[in-house]
Amino acid sequence: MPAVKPATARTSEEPSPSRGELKERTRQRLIDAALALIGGGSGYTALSLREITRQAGVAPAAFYRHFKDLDELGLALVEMGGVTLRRLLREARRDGIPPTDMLRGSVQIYQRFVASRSEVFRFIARERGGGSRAIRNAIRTEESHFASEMAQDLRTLGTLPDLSSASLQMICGLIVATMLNAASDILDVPSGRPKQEQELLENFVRQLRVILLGASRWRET
Amino acid sequence: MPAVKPATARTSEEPSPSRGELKERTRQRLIDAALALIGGGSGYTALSLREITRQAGVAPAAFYRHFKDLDELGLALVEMGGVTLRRLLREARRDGIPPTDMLRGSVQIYQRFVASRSEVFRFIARERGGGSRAIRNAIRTEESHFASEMAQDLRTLGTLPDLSSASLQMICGLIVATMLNAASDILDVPSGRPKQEQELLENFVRQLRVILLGASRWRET
DNA sequence: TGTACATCAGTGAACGCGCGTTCACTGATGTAC
DNA sequence: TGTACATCAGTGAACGCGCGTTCACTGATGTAC
Repeated sequence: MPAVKPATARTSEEPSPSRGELKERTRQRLIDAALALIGGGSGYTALSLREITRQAGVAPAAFYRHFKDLDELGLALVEMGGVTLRRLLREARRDGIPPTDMLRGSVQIYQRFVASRSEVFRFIARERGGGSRAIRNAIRTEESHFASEMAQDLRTLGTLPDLSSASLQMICGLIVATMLNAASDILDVPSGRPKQEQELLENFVRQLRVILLGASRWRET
Repeated sequence: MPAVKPATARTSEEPSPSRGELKERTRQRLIDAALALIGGGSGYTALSLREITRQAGVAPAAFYRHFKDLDELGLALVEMGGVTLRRLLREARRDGIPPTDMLRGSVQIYQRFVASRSEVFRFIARERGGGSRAIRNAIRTEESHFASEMAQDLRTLGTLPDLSSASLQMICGLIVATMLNAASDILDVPSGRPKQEQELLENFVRQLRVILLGASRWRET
């Protein structure tokens, strides 16, 4: 009998959730709890198993029904980060690109996206440089998948048509790295400092412009 | 009576070190111990005060004679990182730039520099994205000082003469961020994988080339 | 130079605490007949 | 539909451990006379 079981609360209308569904919900509660704690500023490495289960409203031992250890949960968080990044591109594709001042528009979209999913981005930005090696490698993999997808999009849009696929991939890698660096900065701007935020975004736009300018003049060796 | 006191061992030739000097040595032992543990792969956030004092050969309570808490030692590490980066530029200035294929040469120098001071770079690369806020901010400050110094050097050398100081600073910021990203990658290449390392460095060179190409075409708004 | 006292870096024992992990258990869900 | 048994997500108590911090202390270095 769980001490707290909001996840299982239901009206008589809904079908009774299967055991598998209930398990999945608890798993998600654990992931959400970890993200909430990270969002609170803790940093993944500083998280304890007991903190997470406490936040999730579950006994410590229940953790082991879902993850072998904390690192396995970390990898689940990375995967979630990858999904989040992909969603960014999907939404951008669906909404189309703002017609004028395209870059600044994209950066604004990105900024809102980062702010609205701050926990995930905080996690990625932090662990990218150095959690456990397994987590770092997983993030690198997600990063390069994301770069590939971006390269594919640029191809489809006909941007930078003269570049080879390898060069496009290299440039998108640089863009993604710059984006994630910026995410870390964006998250650290104290809310209610629009001036500072504005400046940071301007700088970010200019850096991307430099990269794209360089990309447009790039000649294959 | 310290359990271990190699730092105070001396021959009868040298002058007896003053109390202040001895204290400074212990402080340095603590810093070195922390770096050694970080180099061992621990990650700063995972370090414990007791681990550090154990590594330094000192009683746990002795820590408090030198630092208020672990964060204060972290800030000392950041400062050390800043000094290390500055030394990189100083040595580069002294040695001059390799005449042909300048960029690839610089990257090779950088790579060796990173490898030879791996603990410091590992610390910086990791905590840049997200240790405690105080440490992150301190690193950002060092980063921008370093970028300023680099901008100043480029000015002196007459590279990119058409750029305003603000633009030069922005571009050097991008270069420094890209360098530190690369440092994290360089440190993660398993030793004895020259192929993988080679590829990584080539990619790094190309990314810098894109940035410099963009910078050379940059027009002030 | 010698003596008496002050300073203070480092000691080591002690404390209470939260941690990760284990274990036998409970009771609702699921299945076989 | 009803019954008997199997499964297994989650419980809660217990464990030993390393942690950060405190404290009175020691004894070498430093200073005043």
